[in-house]
Amino acid sequence: MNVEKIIKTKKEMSIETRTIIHLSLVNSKLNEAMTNALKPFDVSLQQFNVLRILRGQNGLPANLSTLNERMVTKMSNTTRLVDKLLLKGFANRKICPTNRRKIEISITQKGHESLKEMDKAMELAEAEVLVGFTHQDLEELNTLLDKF
Amino acid sequence: MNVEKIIKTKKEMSIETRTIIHLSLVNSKLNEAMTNALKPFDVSLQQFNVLRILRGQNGLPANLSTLNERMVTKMSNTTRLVDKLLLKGFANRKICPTNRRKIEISITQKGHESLKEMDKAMELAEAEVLVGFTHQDLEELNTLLDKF
DNA sequence: TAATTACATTTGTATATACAATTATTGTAA
DNA sequence: TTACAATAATTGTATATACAAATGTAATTA
Repeated sequence: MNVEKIIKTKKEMSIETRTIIHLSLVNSKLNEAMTNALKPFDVSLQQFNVLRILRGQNGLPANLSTLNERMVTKMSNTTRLVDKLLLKGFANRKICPTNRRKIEISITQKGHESLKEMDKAMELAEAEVLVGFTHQDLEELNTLLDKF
Repeated sequence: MNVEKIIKTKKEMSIETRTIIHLSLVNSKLNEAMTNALKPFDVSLQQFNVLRILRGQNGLPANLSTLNERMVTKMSNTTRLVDKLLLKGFANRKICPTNRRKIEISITQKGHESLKEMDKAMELAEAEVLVGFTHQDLEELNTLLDKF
């Protein structure tokens, strides 16, 4: 991926600006790949993300603020995102018996099964976008990203 | 930035998955920083991006498909994005005299002046998010990102 | 205990984005 | 020259997202 070629500029930019643009380009490529991988399942990346969090609860339900806290990219409307998962039968929602302000969200059997399929598709997509990287490269990249 | 701490997971994931999530987290941090830096100017990141492209044309107008080609993150509706720039007086739009299908977009004087201010704000924001990086780090990061 | 504050979620609204369909213009081939 | 295809932009529609305001519940305090 050559930044200058992609955004078609001849002007040279600072290494700082180039880094930011570079990351943005990579992210947009990744997003596209992941979104495509999830298309057959009719879920967005965010919805997939929430399903993974719910599974990570190991049977325990999660309330909305917990979900929001753990999402990779925060979005200000978890209610409506969960609505979509309910409609698809991937999640359940009930009022918390001990604190009626809270809502308990859990993943359904159907959600579990579909998530397993999604995982496979995502793994394939990951492998595809990371094909140019050695294990060493990935370690280095993660180390550098930690500096953010 | 510690991925596991941010998304609050104990489960360990493959280096591949970790990399993808890591990049997504970084991007979301960068987006927030850049969007905040632009808030005083009442432009979105995409609008800023288009203004930069228009300036890069050095007086030559750009048509919509050119803009779309050069945008960092493609979005399917450049018409409406440019509408916003017109409303703010940052850009002009006229029909191309040689090919009436095309629309010529150019940056106004006001656009130029505001863009100069935005540049300053963006430079500050960049420096802030990249504070943990040496020049060497940035070079290495760019080299790794090229592998995408 | 009544009033106030804090918490958790939902709703409203404006804007952003993705994608498909439509309009207008130009180019080309029968 | 008419018909058809290609190009360029716009519009419509559904969904996504950001942010503020509203709702309902629980905890605190005067």
